[in-house]
Order: sequence, then C-alpha cells, then structure tokens
Amino acid sequence: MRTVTIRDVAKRAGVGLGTVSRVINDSPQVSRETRQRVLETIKTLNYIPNPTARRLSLGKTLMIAVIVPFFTRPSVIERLRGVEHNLAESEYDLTIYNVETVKRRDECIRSIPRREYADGVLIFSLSPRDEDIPYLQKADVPVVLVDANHPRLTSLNRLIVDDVAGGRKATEYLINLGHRKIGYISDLLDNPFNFTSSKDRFIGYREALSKAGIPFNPKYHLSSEHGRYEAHRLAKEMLSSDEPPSAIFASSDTQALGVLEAARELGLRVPDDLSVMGYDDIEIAEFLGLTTIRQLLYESGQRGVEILLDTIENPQAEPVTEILHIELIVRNTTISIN
Amino acid sequence: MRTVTIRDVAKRAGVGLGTVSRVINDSPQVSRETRQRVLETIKTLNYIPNPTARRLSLGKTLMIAVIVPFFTRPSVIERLRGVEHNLAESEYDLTIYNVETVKRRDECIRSIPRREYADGVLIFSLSPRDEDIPYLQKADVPVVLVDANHPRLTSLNRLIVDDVAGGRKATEYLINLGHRKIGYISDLLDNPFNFTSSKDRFIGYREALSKAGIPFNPKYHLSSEHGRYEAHRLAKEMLSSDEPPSAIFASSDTQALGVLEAARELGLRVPDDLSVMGYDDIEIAEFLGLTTIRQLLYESGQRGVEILLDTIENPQAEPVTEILHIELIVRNTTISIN
DNA sequence: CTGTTAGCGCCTTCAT
DNA sequence: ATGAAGGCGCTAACAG
Repeated sequence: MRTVTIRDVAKRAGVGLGTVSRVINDSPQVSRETRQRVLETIKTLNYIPNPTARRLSLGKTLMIAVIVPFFTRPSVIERLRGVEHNLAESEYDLTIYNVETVKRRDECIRSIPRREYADGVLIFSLSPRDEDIPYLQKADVPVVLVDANHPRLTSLNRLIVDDVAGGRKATEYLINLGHRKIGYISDLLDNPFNFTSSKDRFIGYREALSKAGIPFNPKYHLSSEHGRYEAHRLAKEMLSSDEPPSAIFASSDTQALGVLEAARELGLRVPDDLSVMGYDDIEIAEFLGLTTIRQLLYESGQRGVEILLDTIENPQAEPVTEILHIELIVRNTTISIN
Repeated sequence: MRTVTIRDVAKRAGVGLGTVSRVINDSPQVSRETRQRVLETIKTLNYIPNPTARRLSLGKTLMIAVIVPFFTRPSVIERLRGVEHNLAESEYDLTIYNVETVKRRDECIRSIPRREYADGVLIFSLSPRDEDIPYLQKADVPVVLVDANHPRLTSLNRLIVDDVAGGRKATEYLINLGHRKIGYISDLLDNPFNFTSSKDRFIGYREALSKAGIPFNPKYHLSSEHGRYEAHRLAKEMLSSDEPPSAIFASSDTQALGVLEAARELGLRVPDDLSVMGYDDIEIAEFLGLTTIRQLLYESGQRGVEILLDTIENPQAEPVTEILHIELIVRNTTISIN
C-alpha cells in the first residue's frame, strides 16, 4: 500500500501532473471539467498532497514556531491560546519549542529563527541577552518578541509589557490603602533565562515606595525559584518575622496562591490581617477574588500572530513596537488599613 | 544572503556533497581529517541542514502530532506536559493540532494519522466514532489513543481510563459518607466530539446508586457545555430546588469550582451544608482542598509517547492496551452526614 | 488550457 | 574513503 502521489492521480485522471498541481492550488486556469475529473480521482484515490514536498518546493515551511519557557504555566497557556486562535484559520501549523533549561533556551533562540525552521517566530518572555543579538539580527524570518525586549533590537517586532509600571501600580495601590510594610515575593531577579519581569516589577515596587517616602526594607523582599510551593515557603518566612508586613505583593498569581496558603497556615485572615496581591489575572484569580494586575495575556498572543503574519506578507514593513496595556483589578484580598 | 546549502559546504571544503552528508549523519566511513575539515567549514559557514529537505529525502517527517481537544484545559495541559517531557530529548518535534470544533475534529482524526503528516500520532480524549474507524484502520503510522477508545479498534495502542469505575468510586464514597441525595453535574453526555468521560462517569454514578438501593432521581442530574460558569449555573439551579442534594459530584474539577461558587453564592457552607467532589485532581484542587478522583494525567502523556516511540521503532509489535490507574483523593470538601 | 521539465536540499546507492 | 547521480513529491516556468 504505497503512498498515493500526485503522479498516480495524474495518470489515473489522464492528465499531466502539472494540471493536478494546479487543481490542488486552485489555479484558475483549469477547465471546469478537467478540474472536476481530477477532483474525483483525488477523492477516489484518497490522495492528500505531501506537505513536506510542498514545503521544499515552495521554499516555505508553512510553520510558525513559538519559543516559550515553561509552556504549562497558566500565564503562558493563556498567551498560547491567543496564538492558536489566530493561527487556526491560517495555512500555518504551530510548533511549540518549550524551554525548560538554559541550554535549550540558547539553542532555540539561536537556531530556530531561520527560514529552514519556520516562516515566522514568536518568542515569549525570553528577553535576548547581548550574546543572542547577532543571531537574532541575522534571522532571515520575521520575529516577534512578546513580553520580551532588548534595547538594541529595534529591527524586531516587539510587544512590550511595562512591568516597571505594573509593579509601581500594584505598590501604589497598596500604599494608598495605607500599607507601609509591604512585602514583595518573587522569583529570582537575576536568572539564566533572562526573565526580566520580576526584576522590573521590583523596580516599580521600589519606585513607588521611594515616591511615597517609604524606605525600602530588604527583609521585605524574598525570592526563589518560581512556583506556588516556593512562594509559600518564602511567605511563611516573611510573615513569621518580628515585624511582618501588612501586605504582600507577589510577582505572579501563582505565587500569590502560595502566599495565601502561608497566611492560611499561620492563621492570618486575608484581607483583614494581610492584604495579598498578585500579577497576571489568570483564570483562577477571579474565582479566588484575588486582587491583581491584569495583563492582556490572550490578546498578546493574538496580536503577536497578527503582527507576524503581516510581516510575513510584507517583510519590508517597519518593525512594530507596542506597549501592552495593564490594568489594576481590585477584588477582595486587599483592604485599607487606614 | 542566500541560504547556505550542503553544496556550498562541499565546494568550500573541497569535497563531494555526499561526504558532507555523511559527516552530518555521523557515518563512520569518513576519514578523521576529512570529517574535521568538513566540520570546520560547516561552522564557519554557519550551515544548518534543511529539515524539510531531510524529511523529504528520508521519507520521515520527524514530527509527532498530537490531536487534542481544547488544549488549554488544565487536564489537557497536564497531559501535554507529560508528552513534552518525554519528547524533548528525542529527535522529534511536536505539533499540536488543537480541536475546538467538530469539523476540525473530523478533519484531524481523518487526515493527520498519515505518514505525510507525522511519524506518530497521539489522540487525546477523542474517542473515534464508527465513521472514523476506516480512516484509523488504514492509518499508516503508529497511533496511540489516550483516554479514548473504541471496542473495534484493537489494532491501535490504547491507554484507557476507566471512567465508569471512577464515577462509581466517587459516588460510593459519597454514599458511604451517608449521602443519599447526590447530584451529578456534567457536560453534555452525548456530544458531537464524542467525549465519553462524562457519560461513563454517569454510568458509574448510576451503578453505585443502584447497588446501594438508591433510586436515581433525574432532577439530580444536570448537564450543559463544559466550563466553570456553566457548572455554576447548573449547581445554582439544582441547589435552589425544593429538595436540594446534600452532595454534588462534578464531572471535572473545573466544574467543581463552579459548584463551589454556587454554594458560596447561596450561602451554603462546604462541606457542612454541601459536600462537593470533583474529578481529575488538577493542580488547583490541592490548593482548594477539593476531594476528587485523581487520574494520572501527566503520566498518561508520558506513557503515550513511550508507547508511540516504541511502536515507531518496532512497528510489528502487538498493540498495547493499558488501563490507567485512578485514585480517590479525600480532602475537605466532603463530609459524613451520619 | 495543459503537458513537460527543471529544480527545491538532502540522502543513499553505485562505482571508483 | 569519496565523488557522482538518481530520487523523495511537489511547484512553477515554459512551451505549445
């Protein structure tokens, strides 16, 4: 049972294989009846064009690659949902390059953005480092950085999240509620993946404090690997100290969950004894009534694809730089202590 | 800046392009020094073999396709995590075919399991229907059904979840706690995607009731589309009736969240006024202390890949049929009313 | 409108 | 050990 090729169809339909190709590709220059005949034998032979051969011949991969770190994190999934939505109707397939190690991060960033691998590449949340620049600059396919940035990469499309502003907004909100002892629990500020969001949010946090004349207390910043359990541990530590904070700002909703768990464990009522705020507004945040900073995750995926497809169609276009909108979502894990 | 091909390398290195190919593919029959020279020019030319061309020439796609419905649902993600984990080290790339419409479901099931598209296919949670059988039977690549089944498809590898047993287990547990009025909230039992889990769990639920001599009350079964909001609505309806249930079994944890919300809204305390149990044991279940039935989601993805890769290597092997383990996880949304 | 032909980039067999 | 040539299945340009 050999695979049916275009040649079989041509022979069976009594036409040249160019004609079959034309039919497949909806070329207008085929007579109605020939097309009909070809279509029929395609059906009876159960023929499907070989995508690999098409790709080679077209010189296109018909694939969009997305390089994402830890693709099972809720915030990442939300972005991917947006990507998928806008890609489903297109002619492109989606390949996901999941990055969970630094080695793989480097490999992906350096080797995937090439014509041989994809017709367009989305890079999520992995800000290029100086060493990556040359690879990205000579990328011969459209690239969109989403939630990632590098000042020198103005040649790439970028959807930037202003995490400094987000951190500031969150902290200012807590300050306005009367909080003075505000903890910040985050993942590692400096990390080999070059995730910058926690660091930027920290900068915003510091700025807000400073603007309000509140000195920064190093005891109020604890960090470790990302995760609910880790955040749980850190929060417990921070809340068990001599002078525990009255509010904790976690650098993601997932980590905020850990903070909530720690509070529960220590018998602290939220928000009465402790205000908690997260970041991202993932789906579960609403269920939990978690106050948080919403970033448009789903939309960032959608918009990223949009820009990518535009750039594929029109490679000469000026690279796009957009700042993604963020928004404070007040729910009921935060309370005024005035 | 044309793409560098194997020919450029050959010319530059002063060898035939066959030799370059041999070097790329670690053929032993290349002299040390020639290999060295080729390797060097590969590096200086920054050459990467074109995967599309390799695929065509090898007659392999080097891709594993996974067909999944609603890939952003937590339970699905968990399975995909397992897949990704076991695939990362292999030579295969992962393409995800996300199914959110019936049309797409049929297209994917019928056209993806072919040599032209992938070297192996995983199908998650989409049980084939009779009409799909011929397509699947003549699939010329290894296929693994995970959480999906069809009695007549013994030629395919299958990882089966015994949802009848799961539904029975959940219901028996509630009965043992003294509950007699037990609601079941689920998605549509008959649906065009042919998801069978809710229906099977319902069967188990009915079996358990019947075994305990409890007549089935149709008012205690409500169903609609899948989702937290939908389940919320159904639960509210059921709990607002004349004779509300003392326990509700939801056909997924996500839906159990909706039930919890409804209870909260109606001022019912969980578990004192209402016992709630879910299904799946997704990550958030632990955080919420939700009693549930755990299925090995992550492991099912891993095992699926394992079987797939084995079958690719050894296509003659007998198809595997395994029943995935389930387990009752008791937490604190359920209570005895004896 | 349609058949024929020359690649697309790589792998593999066949001589050498 | 290595070079040359044929072929993987398809598209597109060229004749007719």
